[in-house]
Amino acid sequence: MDRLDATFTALADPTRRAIVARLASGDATVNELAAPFAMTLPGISKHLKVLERSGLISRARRAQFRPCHLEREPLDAAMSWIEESRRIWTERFDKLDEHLRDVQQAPASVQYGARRAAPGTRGQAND
Amino acid sequence: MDRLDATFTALADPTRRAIVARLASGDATVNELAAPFAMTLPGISKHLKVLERSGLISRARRAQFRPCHLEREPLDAAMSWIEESRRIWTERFDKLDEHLRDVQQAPASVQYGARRAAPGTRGQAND
DNA sequence: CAGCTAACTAACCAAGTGGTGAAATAGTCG
DNA sequence: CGACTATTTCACCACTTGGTTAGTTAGCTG
Repeated sequence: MDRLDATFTALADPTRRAIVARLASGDATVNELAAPFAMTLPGISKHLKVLERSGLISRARRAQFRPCHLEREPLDAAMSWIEESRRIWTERFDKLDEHLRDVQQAPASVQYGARRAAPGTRGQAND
Repeated sequence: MDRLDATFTALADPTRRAIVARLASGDATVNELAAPFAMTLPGISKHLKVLERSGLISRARRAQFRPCHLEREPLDAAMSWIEESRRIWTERFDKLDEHLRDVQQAPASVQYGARRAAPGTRGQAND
């Protein structure tokens, strides 16, 4: 399983997102994390295992407690992936704007839905 | 199912992330999307349904084609959620730095592990 | 109309998920 | 040691997921 797979999988559950949000403001033990939820401890334990496997959290050992700690890196990686897609998406629309400006300058040669119009038809030297 | 649940679930699969990345640079038909994958068309169709249910993509009808289009809003929402957690995480460490500066100025009164040290001790006017 | 293509639905399967209660493990305290 | 607390593992359950093949629907085109 890929790292991003694991991260997004971990974030796909509301209980786990709540745990991540809680850990963002400070480390906590399993019991502390379980308190807000109407769920048994083994249930929480499973969620924590998913979070740990994804790298989103790490767990230390302090006496019989196992405090959980949020790791920043996987969160960053997930955000970077989304940002990259958004960047491409946005760039495309910038180019579309540019193209529309061109079309407005020479409107005769193109029309909506012309399927055979290859993208490079601009250089047909009709000037 | 919550909207963020659906978005992160959709992004948790590598095939679906590849589809999203592909659609970021332009709309495409189901066959075009399926081409890069060693998977049957119904398989792709299922993935597209997951993406559509999450709102990440929408589908139009043009003749017998059903071109897919990437929607920006769910991507934004997912990123905002991550950003918010990161913000809280970061703020906490800024406060920790601040606290450590305070401790260096008046090292006698606090020691590691003192759990009762409230975060607002800055206003003690010891300069 | 028949035939072709794009895409979907239906039925099925193996594997995974999210939850439970009961029992086990690890560490502290009297 | 024995009791208590924090946490995990185990065995089980219903349900979902990701994939398949086979068949179906929708729309173009000769």
